[in-house]
Amino acid sequence: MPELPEVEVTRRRMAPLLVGRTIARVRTTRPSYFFLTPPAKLRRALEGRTVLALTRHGKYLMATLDNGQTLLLHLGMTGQLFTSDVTSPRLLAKTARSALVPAAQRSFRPDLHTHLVFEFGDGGPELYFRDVRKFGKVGLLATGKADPRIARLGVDALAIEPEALFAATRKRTVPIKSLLLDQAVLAGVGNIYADEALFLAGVRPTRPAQRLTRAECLRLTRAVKQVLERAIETGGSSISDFIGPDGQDGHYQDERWVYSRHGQPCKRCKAVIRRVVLGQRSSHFCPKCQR
DNA sequence: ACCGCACCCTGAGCGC
DNA sequence: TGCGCTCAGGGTGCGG
Repeated sequence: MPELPEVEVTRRRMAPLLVGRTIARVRTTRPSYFFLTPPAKLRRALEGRTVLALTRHGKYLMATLDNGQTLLLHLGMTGQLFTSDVTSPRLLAKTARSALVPAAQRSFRPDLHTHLVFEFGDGGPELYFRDVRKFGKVGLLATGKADPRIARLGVDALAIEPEALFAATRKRTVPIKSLLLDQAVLAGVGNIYADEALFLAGVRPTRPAQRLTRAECLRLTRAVKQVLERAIETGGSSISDFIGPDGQDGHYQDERWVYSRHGQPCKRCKAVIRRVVLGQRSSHFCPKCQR
């Protein structure tokens, strides 16, 4: 679920709980493709390190360490980053070991999906990275050379300029929806906010990218920024898994125009919202408001 | 260079 | 209650 707004909300709330603290001990689960760096190596590299900064590009989080190394984090589809102060009933109900032990439902205990635990040894809250589907990623960036994953990314979606988007659409035959999801063009937009931005811009997701006019690219640029900024303000979308670092749900899902609203009336014109599949992703649009 | 597709994994929700 | 099926917001890598 996490797209740019959820990652940014996570970054803003997590930074004060992470920056300036020294990692005393790291616990991990078994090796899996979740770990870009093998867990044993990761533990050795992180223990004793102090976090200097937490930054974001697209959907990637990067923690700068005091030895110049960078820890890369990606939440994938079901990744959750939170601390032992978490109070989400949804999370606690899922991970409580036994309903017969009330204490287990009041505080989080790492379960089999909690792949990374930071203990700080300062008496403060621990940090957890939990990810059921393991599409998330954690690993150290090689120092001195650019990481291909990061190097591939286009400009962060919050900074996209109309002319750049217009240029990127030329000679591209893919549906505009697919282009918005291409992280090499602009980084951070996922399925929910692509559909929402296209609605706000009045552009149908199926349109071949190269057929968009300059004026439409300008509207789309504004729509992308508007929807992402509004989603950050409302704490992101908590449609299934996302929770903030303190366990708070986001509220953008209450404001969405089209995403997962197929069969329901358009909030603007009452036409029935439709759903089509583009690039193996479900896409939602209003047939009247979007041309 | 570009595009479509298979795949990585687990859980929720649905119809029967 | 339980089974089997479909679907899910992410990214990578392959072949055509």
